[in-house]
Amino acid sequence: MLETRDNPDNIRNSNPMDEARFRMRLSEMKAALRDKGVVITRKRAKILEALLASDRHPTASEIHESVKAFYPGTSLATIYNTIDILKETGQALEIEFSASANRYDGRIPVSHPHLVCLACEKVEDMDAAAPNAPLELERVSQATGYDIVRLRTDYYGTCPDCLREPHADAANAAERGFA
Amino acid sequence: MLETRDNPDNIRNSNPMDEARFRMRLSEMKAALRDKGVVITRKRAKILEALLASDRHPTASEIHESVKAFYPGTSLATIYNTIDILKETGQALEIEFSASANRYDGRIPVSHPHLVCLACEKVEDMDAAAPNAPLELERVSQATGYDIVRLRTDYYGTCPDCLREPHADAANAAERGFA
DNA sequence: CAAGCGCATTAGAATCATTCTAATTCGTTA
DNA sequence: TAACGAATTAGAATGATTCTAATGCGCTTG
Repeated sequence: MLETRDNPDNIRNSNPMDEARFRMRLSEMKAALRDKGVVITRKRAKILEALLASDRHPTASEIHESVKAFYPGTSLATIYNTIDILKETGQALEIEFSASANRYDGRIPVSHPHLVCLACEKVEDMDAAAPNAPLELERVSQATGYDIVRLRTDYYGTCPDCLREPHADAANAAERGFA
Repeated sequence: MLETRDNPDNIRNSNPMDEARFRMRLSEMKAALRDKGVVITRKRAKILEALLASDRHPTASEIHESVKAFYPGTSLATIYNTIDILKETGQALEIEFSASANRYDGRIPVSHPHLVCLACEKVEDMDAAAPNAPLELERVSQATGYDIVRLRTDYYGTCPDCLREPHADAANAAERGFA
């Protein structure tokens, strides 16, 4: 087990996407939107890029900041508007937080577990350990009589970085009620 | 499997608590609060009762309504204040929703899966199928290097009642962005 | 029984993410 | 070039939650 603790990256997945995967996923998203008759404007393209570029599952306003670097006049409403379309088309996953801003996952847009650091607010994917979501949804549907369409599995705690040295924003995060 | 579908209550748990369990859990909560030096006022006692009485995982304002029936002058701030204490002492679980009010579970205050109906907003316990939470937390801690303290597992879909005949509030719920 | 201390409670203001509104602009196509 | 629909905008509105500052209540101690 100590071995596992020393080498946890077999389960955590917060590495930057490599260039090839990034471009592939980007065209996938654009194709899915076009299929729905959605116009890919330059701003919308930048929003998709910002969503994919960050490995921290950005908030709407983080995406807004990225996009404003290129198109200064961009309104937050446009970000939310595009995110809505992505959710509807199954191209982004919303990770809800009531005490802070929601975060979005455009890289792996199907139900999968996340690791949430209560100190620095980071949200990491945990894809290697993901259950087979479709099977799991079917299993629970059968067992409960529900028509289950989505699954949320999140583990809350303190990340290795914050365990080592408390994160600068930690106190801040706690103050804002994130913990 | 059809058998399971016809008889799903082996996993779902939304039955009203029986009187004995209710009273036992209530004194458990009061004892836990007293241990922390918290005074059990009459209003606070009513808040605990309202939390336990509902099998729908009430919101703060639903609790508020219940309590106001007995103590009309009660302020919402008092509800939130008491909920905070319950969370801190591990006597209530907050189930967060960013698009609607949070819900609270005082019956089973440890991590366990929920069934969330996207139509009528009901939140049911799924305790029979609960993983062994402490073991699971330890397993993921080992595997990731995190210090995991809490787990959230929720299944989203449409409940059997709403599948049979759409719930009166369904359109409403969707409008409010709950889905 | 009275005084005083500290927690509990209050009304209402403040906050913050998100959604809505109504007006304007942009892109395409005719 | 005209015109239509979709995209975008700024700012207002919403709604849950938290904060603030003042008041009330219940205990303890004298």
